[in-house]
Amino acid sequence: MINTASAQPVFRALADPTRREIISMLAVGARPVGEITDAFDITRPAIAKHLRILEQGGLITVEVKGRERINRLNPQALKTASDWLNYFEAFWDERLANLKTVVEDKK
Amino acid sequence: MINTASAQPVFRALADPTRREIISMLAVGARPVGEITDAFDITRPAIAKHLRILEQGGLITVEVKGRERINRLNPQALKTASDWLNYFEAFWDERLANLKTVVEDKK
DNA sequence: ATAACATAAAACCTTATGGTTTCACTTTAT
DNA sequence: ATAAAGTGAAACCATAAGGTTTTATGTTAT
Repeated sequence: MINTASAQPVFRALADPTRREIISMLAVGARPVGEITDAFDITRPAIAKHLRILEQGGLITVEVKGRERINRLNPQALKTASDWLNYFEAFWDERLANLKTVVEDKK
Repeated sequence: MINTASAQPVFRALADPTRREIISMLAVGARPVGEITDAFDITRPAIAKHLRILEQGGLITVEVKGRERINRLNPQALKTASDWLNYFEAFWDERLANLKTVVEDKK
């Protein structure tokens, strides 16, 4: 299975609702800090902090373009979290299958 | 897409490494609080708090059995998080496909 | 050259989080 | 009946997290 420790920066980044909304926004297209800030009711420094955490989790990449910082979603990083989760979904399916087998056997 | 707000208790529960380890442990089989505690270096009340948060996120269900509380994984709840993530994986695949198309067109 | 822009960085504040210790309460075993 | 086991709950503590305001810095436009 996926290592719990290595998944930490990703799950940490995903834990905050504002950060998840930023991810949604960046899915539509890359954006500079100010433009992202406009969509929220919090200050730019607060957004900048969220972006840093997203970057640490590998969820976004930043391209410095003159005085702007273009933030771009890196959806591949979401796979780390997805893989971790999917392991258990598989597990669940297996259990369902086993349960079904037991039920079938009782017939 | 999956609502960001409704996903909050799940993502919050997943954010802590101890809680993710508890999930891994419960995937093997349901366990009472004390047995879970034995596997960690923290106190029982700390584990109990983690279990409460997992319960709030719908990730476990608790069956009170005499003086014991049996904690059982509810892997279906992981689907909430998984669905949220998969939306973006699909998005990424689409972009990859588009990019590929552009590249193909240039030939 | 200078003003406006986009942003980072630092200092600070409040609340949430993860942990502990202590105490109380049921349930089971003797 | 009494002791032990399994747990919850409360009080408390230190640190992390999310936010703000203020100050500084490099970049673009006039």
